[in-house]
Amino acid sequence: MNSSVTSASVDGSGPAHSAPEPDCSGPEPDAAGTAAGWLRVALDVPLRGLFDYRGRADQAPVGSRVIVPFGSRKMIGVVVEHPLNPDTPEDQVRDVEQYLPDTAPLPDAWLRMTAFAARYYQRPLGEVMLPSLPASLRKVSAYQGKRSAEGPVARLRKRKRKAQPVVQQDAPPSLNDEQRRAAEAIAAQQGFRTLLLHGVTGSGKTEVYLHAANAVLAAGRQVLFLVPEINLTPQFEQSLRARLAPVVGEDGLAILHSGLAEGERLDAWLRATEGKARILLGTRLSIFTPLPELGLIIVDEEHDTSYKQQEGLRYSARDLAVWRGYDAGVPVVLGSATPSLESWFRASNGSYDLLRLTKRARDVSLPGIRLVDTRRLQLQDGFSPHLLTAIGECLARKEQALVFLNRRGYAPVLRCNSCGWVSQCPRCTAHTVLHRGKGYRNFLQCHHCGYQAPVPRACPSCGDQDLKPMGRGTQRVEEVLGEYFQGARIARIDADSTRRKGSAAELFAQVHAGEVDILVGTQMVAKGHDFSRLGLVGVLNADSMLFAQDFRAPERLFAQLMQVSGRAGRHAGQGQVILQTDYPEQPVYQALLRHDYEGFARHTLQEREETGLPPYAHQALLTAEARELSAALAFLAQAGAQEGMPCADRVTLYDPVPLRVVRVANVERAQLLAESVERPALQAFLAAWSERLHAVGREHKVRWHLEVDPLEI
DNA sequence: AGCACGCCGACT
DNA sequence: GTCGGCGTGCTC
Repeated sequence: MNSSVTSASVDGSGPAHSAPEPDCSGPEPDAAGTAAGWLRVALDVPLRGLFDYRGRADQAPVGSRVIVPFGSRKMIGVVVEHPLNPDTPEDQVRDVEQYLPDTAPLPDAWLRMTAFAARYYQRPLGEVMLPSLPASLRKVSAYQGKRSAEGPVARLRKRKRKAQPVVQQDAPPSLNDEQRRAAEAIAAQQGFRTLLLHGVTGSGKTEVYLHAANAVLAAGRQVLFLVPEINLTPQFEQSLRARLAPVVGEDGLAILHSGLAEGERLDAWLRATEGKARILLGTRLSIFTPLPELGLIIVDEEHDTSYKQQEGLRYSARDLAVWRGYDAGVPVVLGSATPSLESWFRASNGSYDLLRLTKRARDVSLPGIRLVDTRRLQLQDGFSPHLLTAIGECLARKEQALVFLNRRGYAPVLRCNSCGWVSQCPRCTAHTVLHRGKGYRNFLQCHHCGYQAPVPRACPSCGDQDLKPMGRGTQRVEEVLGEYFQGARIARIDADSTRRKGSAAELFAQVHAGEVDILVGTQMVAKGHDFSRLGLVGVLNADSMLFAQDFRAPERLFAQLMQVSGRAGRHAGQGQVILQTDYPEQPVYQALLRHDYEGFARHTLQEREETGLPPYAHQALLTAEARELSAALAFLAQAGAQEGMPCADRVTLYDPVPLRVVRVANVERAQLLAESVERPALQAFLAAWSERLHAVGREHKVRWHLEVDPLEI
C-alpha cells in the first residue's frame, strides 16, 4: 500500500466520537429513568459485520469495551456506534452484560486505523480491533471469576511496577555530516512525509533515529519505534534504554513484543495509551497502540518480512505505519541498508524523500567480498579450500569467523544409495530432515509440519542398509568445522539451538564475550547483531535461494547476503566475506561484490516493470486448503468466475495453481492470484469478491483466506 | 472460530 | 444402557 493508500478515506463503520451522544430514540427507559439505547459492537469472530446489543449509551461511549452474551458464550467487544435502530429484529437483540470503564475509550485515531485495516485487508472489524489489544483487555475471564472481578487494570495498579535496570548513559557518538543532514531533515519535517533512510550496514542509522527522536521528544511529542524482532536483539533494547531513558525517564520508555508476560504488556500498553510513555519501542503489533501525542514513526529494517503478519489479519506493519503517519499528520522514517523495492520505487519517483548514508560510521571500510566459483572446485565437506584457509587465518588473528547457511538440522535428506529412496514426510509433500539429537541419536523431522520419526535401520523401499545423509545443515557444518579446527570453540545458533527461552541471548552473550571462535548459524545471526570481533563471514549455500520460483527471491537473497556480510569488520580492520557459488555471474552476486544496492534495485525494478510485477502492479492472493487438492482447485475455479464483479475489466485473475509444497499436515493447498495496475480497482473488486467467497467456500467445504499485498506467491 | 445439537459404535 | 465420534448450523 505505502503512499498510494493515503488518499483513501476511512469507511463509515461508526461515528468516530468518543463522547457519548444523547440518545432519545432507544427502547424503554430503564429503572433509573435513563433511556437505554442500541449499541453496535465489534467482536472477534470470523463473521462479517457487527452485532447490536441493548445497553446504555451514556455508559458505553464509542470506543469503550463491553462484555456481551454471544451464543452460549460471553465475549468482550468494542462499541463502534450508537445506531438509531438495530440491524436485526428487536426481539433477537440481547442486553449488554457489563461495561468496562477501567480504560478510557479507545480514541478516534485508533478507530480510524482499525477501520482502515479491516477494509483494506478484507477482514471483519472485530478481528482487527480485539487481537490488537493486550489479552487481558479482551478476555472475559480477566473480569469475571473468583478473584478477577476488579479487572486487570486495577490488579496491575495494585502491583508495584518492576524497577527497570538502570543503565549508565553512553556518551552519544558525534554524527558525521551525512548523519547530521539526515537527522536534521527528519526533525525539520512538519506534518506527514515518508522519508526513506538508506544507509549501508554499519553506517549508524540508529544514531540518526535517536537524534531525530530526541528532537521530537523535546517538542513534547511521542515516538513510535518499530523493529522487526526485538526479542532477538536485546542489545538494541539496551542501547535504546541507555540513550533515551535518561531523557524521558524510566517510565517514559515502553517496550512491546510477543515475549512479554501479560502484565508487562498491559503495563506498557497503558503507559503508551495514557501518554506517560513518550517512546514506544516494539514489534509489528505495536503499530496498533494508541499514542495520543504521536509525533514521529520510525520503522527500522523496513524491508524485513517480519513486518508482515502471516496469519489471521495479514497486515503489513510498515505499510500501516505510513498510513498512520498520514492520518496523524506526522513524518514516517523507513530505514534500511537494502530497502524493499516498493519503498525504493516510491523514493525514486518522489513520493518519498530519500536520505542516504554512504559511509560506515566508525572509521572502517565495508567488508571485502569474494565470490568463490565452486563449479570447478573439489569441495571438502562443502567447504572450498579458500574458505578453510581464510577461517584458519582468521582464527590465527584471534578474530571470530561466522559460517552462514540457511539450513538447520544435520542433513536436508536421508537417501538410499542402492535404490534412490529419500526420506519423505508421510503428511507433507516434503523430505524429512535428518537431525542429530542428544547423545548422537538421530531422528528425521519434517520442517513443514513437525512430524518426527526414528531413522530406519534399512531402506524401507529395498532393504539395503546403505542409507546416507545428503547435503549439509548447520549441525553437520558444526561437526565438520570441529574436525578441521580442533581446539576452536564453535557455537551454533539456529532455531533448534535456541528453542529454550533465553538460550539465544545466552549464546549471543558468549559470542560477544569472545568465548566463541567460530559461529555457525542460520539467518538468525544475520539480524542486527553487532559483533565486534568478527573478521570473516563465510556463506555456504546461497544458490539454493537463487532459483526459487518466487519473484522476490533475488531481492530477499540480496538483502540477506548484504545483511550477513555487514556483520564482518564493523569495529576494526577490513572484514572479509567469502561466498561460495556455482553462479558467480548472477546479477545479484555481481551487485553484492560492489556493495551496489542501487544498481541491483535499478536492474530489478526494470525487470519488474517489463513483467508487470509489483511495485508496478498490485496483488491479492486467494489460498484454498482442503483434504483433496481437487476440492481446493474446484473452489478456486468457481471463485475465478468474475462476472458482475466491480472493476472486473481492470483486474486479472490467473489460473488456480497448486502450491509448490502441495500437502502440509495432510492438507492440500492451491492458490489463485488477482492482480491490477490500479489499487483502487483491486480494492473495489476484493470487497465484492470476498463477500462472494464466503458463499462459495461454504458450498465446497474448503478453508480459504485472502491475502492483500502478499510477500510470497 | 467456538459451541451446541444430533444421530450411530465400543465401553463401565 | 451411556460416553463420544465429528457433521451441520448458529451466533446480535
